[in-house]
Amino acid sequence: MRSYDPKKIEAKWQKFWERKKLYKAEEKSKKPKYYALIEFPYPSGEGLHVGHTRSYTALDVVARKRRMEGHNVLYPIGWDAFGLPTEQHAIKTGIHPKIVTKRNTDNYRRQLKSIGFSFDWSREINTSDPKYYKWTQWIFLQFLKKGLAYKAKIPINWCPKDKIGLANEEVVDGRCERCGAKVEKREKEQWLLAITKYADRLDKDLDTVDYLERIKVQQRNWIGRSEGAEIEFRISKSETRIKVFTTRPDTIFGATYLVLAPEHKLVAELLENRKSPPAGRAGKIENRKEIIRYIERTKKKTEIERLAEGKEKTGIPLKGVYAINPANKERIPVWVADYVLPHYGTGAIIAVPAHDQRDFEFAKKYNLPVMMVVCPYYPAPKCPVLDSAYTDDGYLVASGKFSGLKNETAKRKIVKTVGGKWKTVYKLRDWIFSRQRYWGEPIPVIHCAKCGVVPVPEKDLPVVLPDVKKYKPTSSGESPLAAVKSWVNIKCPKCGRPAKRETDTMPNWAGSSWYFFRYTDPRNEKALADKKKLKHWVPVDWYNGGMEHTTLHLLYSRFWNKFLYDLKLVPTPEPYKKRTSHGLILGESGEKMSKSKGNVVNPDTIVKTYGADTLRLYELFLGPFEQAIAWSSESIIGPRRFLEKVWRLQSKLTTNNRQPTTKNLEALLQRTIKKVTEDIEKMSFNTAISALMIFVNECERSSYIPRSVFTTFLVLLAPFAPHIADELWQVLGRAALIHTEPWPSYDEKKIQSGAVTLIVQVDGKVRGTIDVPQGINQEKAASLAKRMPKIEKWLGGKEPSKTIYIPGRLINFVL
RNA sequence: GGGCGAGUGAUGGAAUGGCAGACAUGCACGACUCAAAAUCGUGUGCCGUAAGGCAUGAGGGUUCGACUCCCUCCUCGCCCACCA
Repeated sequence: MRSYDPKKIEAKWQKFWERKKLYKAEEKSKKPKYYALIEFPYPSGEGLHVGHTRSYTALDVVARKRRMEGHNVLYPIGWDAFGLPTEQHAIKTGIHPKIVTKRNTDNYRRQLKSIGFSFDWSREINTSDPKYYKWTQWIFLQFLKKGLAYKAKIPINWCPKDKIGLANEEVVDGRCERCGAKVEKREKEQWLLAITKYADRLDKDLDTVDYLERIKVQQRNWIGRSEGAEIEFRISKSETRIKVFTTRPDTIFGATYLVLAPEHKLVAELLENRKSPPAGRAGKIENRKEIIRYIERTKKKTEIERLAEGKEKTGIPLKGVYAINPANKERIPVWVADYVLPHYGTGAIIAVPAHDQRDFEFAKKYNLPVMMVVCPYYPAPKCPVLDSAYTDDGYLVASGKFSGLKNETAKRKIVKTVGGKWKTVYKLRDWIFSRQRYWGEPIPVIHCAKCGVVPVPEKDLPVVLPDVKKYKPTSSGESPLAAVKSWVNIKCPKCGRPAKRETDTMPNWAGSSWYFFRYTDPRNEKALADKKKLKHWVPVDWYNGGMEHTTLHLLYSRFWNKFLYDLKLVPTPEPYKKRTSHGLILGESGEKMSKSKGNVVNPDTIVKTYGADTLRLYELFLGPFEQAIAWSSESIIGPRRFLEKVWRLQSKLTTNNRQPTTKNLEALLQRTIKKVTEDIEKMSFNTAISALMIFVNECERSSYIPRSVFTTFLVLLAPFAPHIADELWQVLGRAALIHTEPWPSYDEKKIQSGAVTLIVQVDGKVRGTIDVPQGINQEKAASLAKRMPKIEKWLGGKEPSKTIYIPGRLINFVL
């Protein structure tokens, strides 16, 4: 017997699989399809990371098992190749991102192949390939056509260091997600995608998919659906009206002031009326200067500063301006405060300090009245002095004709009386789709002085990224493309007059929003993918990826899917049937792996020292798949030792099945089949591997192993450690590859074969075990157990008052 | 502040309400070896000579029986965060 040499056998089988095109998804097949998907990597300069490979191994196990179960499996791979790090590298070195991307993808491809993933390499895609991004641009044009892509001058998050506009999602604690610089606000014309138009469906359709519950919850929170009422308040002595949004219209009688966001349109309008207000407009503001100063200060504040202030609320009254409460016709002051957000609801609220904690704090600070209108009892004996807002349900008090009603009941009645409108609002905001960057898909529109925004005709797609000399955005924040005059200047496709190309590019989330469609038909030049092929493969059956993509990529791609579905271009309203998430792999000390900390583990090193099969097993054996877990260079030896043991078992094989130990091994094999089969589906890979280890330990104890038992075991091992499985398969003289074998089934009867061990308890405490024949009844089991010397002692001659018997499990005598 | 989740040996972790600590690492001792590595064997929660008792963050409850279910509290992690 040769010794186990992973280096040799792994290279050998990888080559063989590739030559045989073993993992190619079939175009035409009678087998049921199965689409397994992992998030395609961003090919960075550092190369693959053991975090990537954990997820890929998990779905590789699933994909391999599905093939053995008789499915036609699509398990594709590609490159999410546009993005900042490559561009930053280009800025530093002057090397074209295209060249760097080629180098990085070559490295990633080599690494992935060395681990033996069963990807269908013939479908490899690259988002920075013009043949690919032609269709990313094409989809953008469809958004434009439907009015869902629009340009707006909006305050954007501006990173002064990267010189780039950031989406809200890229701002973390008021700082740039990438470089950590303090984010400023800047007004800029930006392209947006109207994802909010789909907010309702993105929320509701979560009911139809099989995602981990925490993923659904996180998406729902992000979308932030909330139902409430829009109610109009009139400004005293004028015709001006303010719409407020509230989820607690039942508390309207307790509104003691009204607050506008500093950015609210009405504030600017009121500030314009310097002297004599035009007829019908609101009155003159007495403290104009202070208000202007307050607004200026708010604009300068970054979000991190607001947080640093400990959420201490600030505001300023609009002196001389009052609003009329439509419920009781009372006059209440109007304030401007930055705790009211301009983009949520109507950017204006009624403040009910007694029943909202934020309003309560604000009222205390500025000495505004607090009026309790919901009490836990009715009639309320006396209104208590509150030291915080009362936000629970109760009965209305001091609310005119509504007093005495339960607050939930009062909601609808009050909204009706004050002429309010029920409305659903969302926290979700439209997706800022412009980047002033080089390394992204050019947004395919042309600006013409006469015709305005003109889409690039579809026949002219793709709009190919031109070569530039400098990759850095201009100091005014324009994309470097703006400097390429020969590219920017173009004739208007409509009127033929001189016009200019859009120089903004798309965010790196664009290409990844539809890549799973392209895999079904990666070389199509006439459409994003052939409809028949889409119909065959879509939706993705199982998609695994990082939790960090839950609110970004996952939501964006669901949005694109829905949009394309509405255009009847893709077959299902949801792209992914099932979504799971893996836990991060942390450094040895439990910190996040990062280049700067120097604790990144490169899979190359592991493959070199231990072999790919060991790496695969270790990554799944580490711990529960969904949990973040620290890498341990000490424990990786375990899976390697396991494979060495498996290797050595070949010397113990026999064709003689009549030996006495065989029966135990056979029963254990049946249990192992069941355990591994079920655990893979539950993503409980660590316990599946432990079951394989238990089986091998038992084989070691046995003096020989029937061939048939061992071959079945190898089939179970194959998805986890495909190289050694195929090698041993060949050693056994089997002609075909192990990966084309059918997945074994198990026989419940064989699992339960022979005697069973009962736990014998007295008063709930374990006092012994006894082997009894299977299917024995309570009476017989009890009499057998009672005769055990130990049990006799514990019973002390007394007759149990009660006997609990769980067949096959335990018997408990209660005294 | 809100949401989600987790507290079990030296460590990673197992356990449909039914033998707590499977499996693995580490450690100790032993075998093999001139030696080391590898490998193999034995042991490894706490107290106790033993019989036995005590142990799954703390306290209580339900149950014949609780790591698991319920209540109160403590600690930690992640995500969101002035969302009306």
